[in-house]
Amino acid sequence: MVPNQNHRFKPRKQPVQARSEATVSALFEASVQVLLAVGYRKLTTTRVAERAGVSVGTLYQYFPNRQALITSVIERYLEEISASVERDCEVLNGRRLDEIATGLVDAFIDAKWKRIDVSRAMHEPLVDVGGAKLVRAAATKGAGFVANVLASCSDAEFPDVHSLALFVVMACSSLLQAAIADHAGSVERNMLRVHMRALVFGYLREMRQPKPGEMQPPRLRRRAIV
Amino acid sequence: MVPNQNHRFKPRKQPVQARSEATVSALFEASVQVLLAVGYRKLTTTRVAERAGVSVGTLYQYFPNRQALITSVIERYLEEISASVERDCEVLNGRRLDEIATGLVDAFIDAKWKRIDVSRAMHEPLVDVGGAKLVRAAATKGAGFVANVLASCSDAEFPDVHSLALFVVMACSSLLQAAIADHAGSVERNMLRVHMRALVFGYLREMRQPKPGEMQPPRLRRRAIV
DNA sequence: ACCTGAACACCGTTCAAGT
DNA sequence: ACCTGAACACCGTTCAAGT
Repeated sequence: MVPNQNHRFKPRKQPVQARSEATVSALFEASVQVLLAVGYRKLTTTRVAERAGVSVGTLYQYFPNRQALITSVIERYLEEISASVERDCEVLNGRRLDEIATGLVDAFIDAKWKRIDVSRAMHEPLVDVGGAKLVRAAATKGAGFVANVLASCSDAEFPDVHSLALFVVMACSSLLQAAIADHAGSVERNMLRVHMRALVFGYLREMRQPKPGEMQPPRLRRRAIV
Repeated sequence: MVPNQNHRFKPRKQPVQARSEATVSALFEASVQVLLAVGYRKLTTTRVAERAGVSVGTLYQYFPNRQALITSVIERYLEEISASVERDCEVLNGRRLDEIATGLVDAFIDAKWKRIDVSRAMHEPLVDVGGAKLVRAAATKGAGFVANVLASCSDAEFPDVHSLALFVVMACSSLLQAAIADHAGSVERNMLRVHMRALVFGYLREMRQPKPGEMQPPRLRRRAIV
């Protein structure tokens, strides 16, 4: 009666996976659509399943709970952002500090604004799901990339590029998140660009290793830390 | 039968208000306690009412829904933070830029860290409730204060102090929010302090109005904005 | 292997009834 | 004027039954 003993060890997954992968993809897309359509608060598992053309039970076959579904959706989104930023950063290798600071900020802003509606809609679920860890993970990965760019800077040297990079990435992403969550229309986007460029450039200039013999502009005194 | 026509216009609110104010206070405190004890996800209206020693129905007599309750709690929290920052900033009037930048950052960090558990616990509800508006409101108010400090700076002048102040406040609060939501123990607090001081100082230096005849260090070129 | 959908527990919110 | 708590609607999650 058992057709093939083997099926327990090497089940014919090909068609099986194809079906289930299609289902999972549908669930992802449905999640984003529902999120955009009715907002996070009204995003119910039933609604997502419905939109994906399956029943709730099926959803729970692939995700242990609502949070896990949302977490996956967010991970995808963060990967898109990271990839976009990294792509834009490649041209910055070996450039001057001002070019790097400007390019970095622009890369972030462009990445977030490419799908501004999604970026905005993603904020709530991101936090609800404990996204700090996910963001930190994505930021750490992205920071590796940024660190290389910093190390390649033609007119400045930095101690501990990795810490600086991580801080820059965290600052950019948290600031953008806040600005986008607010309501920042495209009116404010260019303001944000100008200010963030100065922020990152000013920070990196402040943190750079002074070249021997260089005329020193006033630097920030390291005051006692309580 | 009607004891006093007047009561419709001037009801004896004194004892009445005293009772209800006590109830409202109890609900606020209970909310924070429940939040700290079981987290936002498990903060149910029944649980809050229970902890406050009243029934759910009573809670709904004072707050139209769960969100309104949480919003009020958050408003209180934001006011505390603002007040703390403002208090710490008063001594910065007329100081040098480096002192102002350092003092500002320290004021923020200290305010958030005073009740770090509350700050951390407050992040989720803040976002869930659409706190961007509340934060923006608090930030705008705080920015007025910071703008005055900037205007009083003894060794630098700024164009449009108000914009700069708002940006600094937003940057500080969003960065701290992200760092705290993450898990930043006290280990990371001093790192954060150092980096944030450089961030704010570097930004403000970059944005200041150059004094006539001053030796200009390289400034950020204003590049074309896409 | 994958899907279905009725059923259950739980939570926000209401409202008729109390003091 | 203020409080109570059972009742209702809705949502996340499960699971026995299908193909």
